[in-house]
Amino acid sequence: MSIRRPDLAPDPSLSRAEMESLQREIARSAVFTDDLGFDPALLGDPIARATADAPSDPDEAADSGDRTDGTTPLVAGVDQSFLLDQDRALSAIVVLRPAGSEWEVVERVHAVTPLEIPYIPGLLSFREGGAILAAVEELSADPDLYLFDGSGRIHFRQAGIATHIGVMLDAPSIGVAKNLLCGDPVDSTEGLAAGERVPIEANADVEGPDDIAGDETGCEGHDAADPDWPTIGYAVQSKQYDSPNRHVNPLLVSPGHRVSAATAADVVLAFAAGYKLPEPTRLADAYANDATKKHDS
DNA sequence: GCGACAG
DNA sequence: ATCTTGTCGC
Repeated sequence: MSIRRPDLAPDPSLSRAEMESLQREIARSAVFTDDLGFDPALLGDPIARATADAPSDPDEAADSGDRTDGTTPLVAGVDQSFLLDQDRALSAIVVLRPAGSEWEVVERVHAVTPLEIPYIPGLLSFREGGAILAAVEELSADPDLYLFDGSGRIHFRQAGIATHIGVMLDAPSIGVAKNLLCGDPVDSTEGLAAGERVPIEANADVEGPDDIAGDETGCEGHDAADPDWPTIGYAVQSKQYDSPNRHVNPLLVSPGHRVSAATAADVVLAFAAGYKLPEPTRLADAYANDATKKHDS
């Protein structure tokens, strides 16, 4: 849980333009392909996990991406809540380890920090990032993967809160949002069955990580003449009702850092436990809420 | 000026 | 995100 890039800290005292250029730098440092350091299949498949838990050959285990200590990957869920006075944010982190067909809570930490700036769409990490980093400092575990409440690559500058913190920690990270910030679903996202997904592709609202420099033409980075919009995330149906009357909206999942969009969606589905939110984020949300109540009382 | 957007 | 009761539909 060491901070590898303190130079990229979400300083709330920066000007808006400085925040945005920092996000462009973060997007250039971000890796939107799989570089997890472990096999993500270990998260979803109890059988693959059981096999990996008792590797016949140590070298084989290393090749398959097993942790050096032979344990299964640690996955952290991160979520924020706000104190009653509205002046402070509370960030909660719950660390899970796959155990059998369920998960074991390895650690829970939280931190409270003052809120410096209001919520501005696109600049969420500058409002909540300080609290998250304070909570990360409290961790004694070293998670292999982080799930954040909010967007990652689905962001105007492809540097949402999951990307910002993931790059700072140089840890694999995923953004799990309940609403779409930008980008376009390639198909309707209504009436999806549990387990289904629809790609979200970039549009003109999303700057490309390449020519993010000085484009005054308004096409903001992508070649409007030859639109080759990349898939920046997925609408993921983590839960659905059977009857036609009641329905659940899909989650909007995107890579934070060192994860592809497809794997990010796979991971979220692997942590679906009958609730809309994946277990790490759901437990972090619950923990944040009752920690907030205790602080208020 | 209007649009328009995570938590 | 947060302030809030009941209420409709699983």
